[in-house]
Amino acid sequence: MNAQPTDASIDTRQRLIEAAILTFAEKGFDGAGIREIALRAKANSALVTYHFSGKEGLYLEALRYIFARKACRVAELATAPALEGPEARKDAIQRLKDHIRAFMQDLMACDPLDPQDPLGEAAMALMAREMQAPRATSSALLMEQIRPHVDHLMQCLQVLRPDLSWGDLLNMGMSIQGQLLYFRNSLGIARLIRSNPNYPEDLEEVIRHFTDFSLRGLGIPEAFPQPRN
Amino acid sequence: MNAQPTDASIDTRQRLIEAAILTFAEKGFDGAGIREIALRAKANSALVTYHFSGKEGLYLEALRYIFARKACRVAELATAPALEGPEARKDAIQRLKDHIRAFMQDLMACDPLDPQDPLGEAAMALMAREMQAPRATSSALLMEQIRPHVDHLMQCLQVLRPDLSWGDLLNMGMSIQGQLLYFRNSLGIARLIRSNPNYPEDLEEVIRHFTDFSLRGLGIPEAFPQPRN
DNA sequence: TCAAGAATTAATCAATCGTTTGAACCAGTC
DNA sequence: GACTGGTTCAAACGATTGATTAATTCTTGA
Repeated sequence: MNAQPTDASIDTRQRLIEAAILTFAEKGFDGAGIREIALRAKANSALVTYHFSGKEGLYLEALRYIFARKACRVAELATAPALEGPEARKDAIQRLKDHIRAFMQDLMACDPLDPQDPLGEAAMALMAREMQAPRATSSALLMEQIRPHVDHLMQCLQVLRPDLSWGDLLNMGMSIQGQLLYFRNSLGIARLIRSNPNYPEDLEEVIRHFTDFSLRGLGIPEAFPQPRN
Repeated sequence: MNAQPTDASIDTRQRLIEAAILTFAEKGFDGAGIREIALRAKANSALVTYHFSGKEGLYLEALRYIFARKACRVAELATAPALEGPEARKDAIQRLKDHIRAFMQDLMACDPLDPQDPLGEAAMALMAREMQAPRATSSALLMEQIRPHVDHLMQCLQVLRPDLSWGDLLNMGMSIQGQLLYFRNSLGIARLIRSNPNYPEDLEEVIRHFTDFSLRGLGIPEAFPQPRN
């Protein structure tokens, strides 16, 4: 009379999801096969339909799995109260700095060179694929996940540049976010160009660069520690 | 006794290639089928093997076709002579502006002379897919295409910020290039966020933003038309 | 006009795709 | 031990994949 999922089945589900993340990230949705994923998870391919009602369902669960465990630092920031009072502007600058740091730390939380966590890179690669060519069934899922981060960033920008239109502010946000994500997605090339397989050796230095570049690009007077010349 | 290709066959080849660009851009390499491509080109699917010796060959030819006729603006710039003389700094700023405009126009393939070219957008979407997840057989082709553009950008940055180390300059280049490529790679999400499937409606406005943001971020005094406040 | 080669076609190939099936397995409950 | 419901499995399903075949059409130089 028991209708509860078994511990063992939860294990199988998780193995399938993690194998799916790895395989989907490597080959894309169409390139990855059910049998290949199941083999990787040491499970039977029929279980994909049984547990997730098909390949598409497994893909969505893989995305949810990523969202549930990643991007936790930025998520914390997004719960901050509204910016108000005389200190609003100063707070906004600090909050923007925190946002960049948190986002970078989330992005790098799982280094692709780190053998401990191959899931990290795969998850980011899958996210990148999904952002570039959102699937019809998953774009809503992606949007609701990203929305709070966008809102948090935009809230800061709005305080810092109240003179700009919403479209211009979105452009600013896009430039800032773009630097960070591109940095993560092109780490391999960057390491080759610099002939330094360990780049970045000091993440703080990169965070400082992105912070300075973004604040200057944003056009905030107090953030111009004039370039040395 | 004639062993020359027919005019008609060249036509068929071109129709297949262009249909391939459209379809590969929409669905990716694995998602697109040769029957679908052939149907779009109003040709027989067996001709894919006959003319290109297979699907992979058609894909490579599609990439070559793009390289041969698109992305020419940045390629032209990359042939410019070295920056010298008293005007070097002014020239470098202009050259950087031209680089951003040319790169953006190449990315979006919005040719004022050739408006509404569905092939252009598809071609760049295909490139974006390829840059994010390079296929083993085509990554070399892609690299040799991109390298000159990177070199050209770095040359400008070196003149504009001679006080910076090479590593810092690479960071600057990464920030600038990152904005542009991320913009292209995340068009899908950007359109969702803005609830505007036609974004960007005015490419010049986006180019202006990226130029301003980059020059300010770069920390060039003469590029600070102080933000209105 | 006619043979030769290039180009195109419909039909078919083996392989693989995601999914379905039906039986087995493995807890627990009576 | 019989029963139940969740879980797993090997086998097979129909559909579709890229590739191939052999016959046909088209083009062209002799």
